[in-house]
Amino acid sequence: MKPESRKQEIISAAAILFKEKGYSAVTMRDLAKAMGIKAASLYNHIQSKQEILSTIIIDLAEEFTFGMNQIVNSEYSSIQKLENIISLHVDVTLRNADGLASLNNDWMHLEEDNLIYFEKMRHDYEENFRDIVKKGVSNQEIKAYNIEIIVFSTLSTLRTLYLWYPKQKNIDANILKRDMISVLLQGVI
Amino acid sequence: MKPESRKQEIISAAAILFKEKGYSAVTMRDLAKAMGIKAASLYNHIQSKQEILSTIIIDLAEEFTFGMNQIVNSEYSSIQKLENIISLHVDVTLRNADGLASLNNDWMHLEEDNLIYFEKMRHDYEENFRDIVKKGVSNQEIKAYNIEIIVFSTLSTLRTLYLWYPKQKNIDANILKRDMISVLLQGVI
DNA sequence: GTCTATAGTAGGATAGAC
DNA sequence: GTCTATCCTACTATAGAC
Repeated sequence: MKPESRKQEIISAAAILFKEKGYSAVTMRDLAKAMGIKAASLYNHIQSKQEILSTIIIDLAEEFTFGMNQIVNSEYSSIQKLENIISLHVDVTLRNADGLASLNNDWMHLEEDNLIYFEKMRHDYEENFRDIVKKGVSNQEIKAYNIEIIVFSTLSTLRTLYLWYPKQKNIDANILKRDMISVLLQGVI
Repeated sequence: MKPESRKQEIISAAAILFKEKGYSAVTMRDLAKAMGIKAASLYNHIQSKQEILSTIIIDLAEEFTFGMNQIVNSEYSSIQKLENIISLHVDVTLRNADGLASLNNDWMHLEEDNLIYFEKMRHDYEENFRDIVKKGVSNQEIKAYNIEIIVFSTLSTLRTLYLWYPKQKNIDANILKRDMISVLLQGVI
């Protein structure tokens, strides 16, 4: 049995370094130094640098996929669904801001099946988001602006939360959610 | 005299590759192949890989700094200043979307003085932006939401335009500006 | 579980011919 | 202005001792 907690420590340390310099610029020596061991020792816990990246990204992508599926299958109004999406992003960001840097900036360094799997999850997520906005517009819950611009501007803000949130001191999650909902939705309702 | 146009071709080709894989993951051999020559030949036109990156990023950062200074020194209302900032981002994005990927994602790979210079420009830009929003709030031109959230959500959308715009077909610059102004400002006015 | 040593590969950059 | 050849360094990963 591999020691799961040591592996997790490595993955967490890697996520911080990947956030600072990107996957390609972080060496196994950098990561080992951050852990206080030698590079070779890392391989007792992980199989490859690539495995670290795919664990970080795929786990997060599956969290978003799971959360979105619950929202899509709910009976809420379009606006309430958008509010739940904002809430989902805030929750994931608070739990793993470092990993989100890799998901946003280093997904293209995934290999083979993981790249395909990730791209499908991201595509489905955007499609679900777009469908919710479309439904809201046809409902007249949402103003009839260009749908692509609403989807893009909202998603780009939510995707960049990981960069901004850690710089704010002592913002409560619920206050953050309320304010994000105000700023992102007041304009389109 | 160095042939300035060949150098520009190299920089443009590099910007595309940097956008796709990031600065660190692009090799001089990749870049040479994209140009149809050998890696060694690149060095007849440029001094180093680093010089390519700093040219891409610093030129763009100076464009933003120049544009922002003009807006700050103008006599417009706060809302009109924000509209002009949106317009500035749309113009720069249409002119050099590829380079903006490097500015957003690879600035940390700048070295020495260029890194310091860039960070100062980015900091000043954000400060100017923040001051315009603050002035607008105290004027009662802008709603009294959390200022940091307004600055963050607006800037994150403008900074991510480079990812989204090339996927849209045949959007006219003026229509794009008008729609961005609607979606970004209607919520906060 | 960590170490030293090292294999094997690939990176940025230079020298000098054409 | 581009080429071939090559230097030197640094990378991921493995082998085997402790």
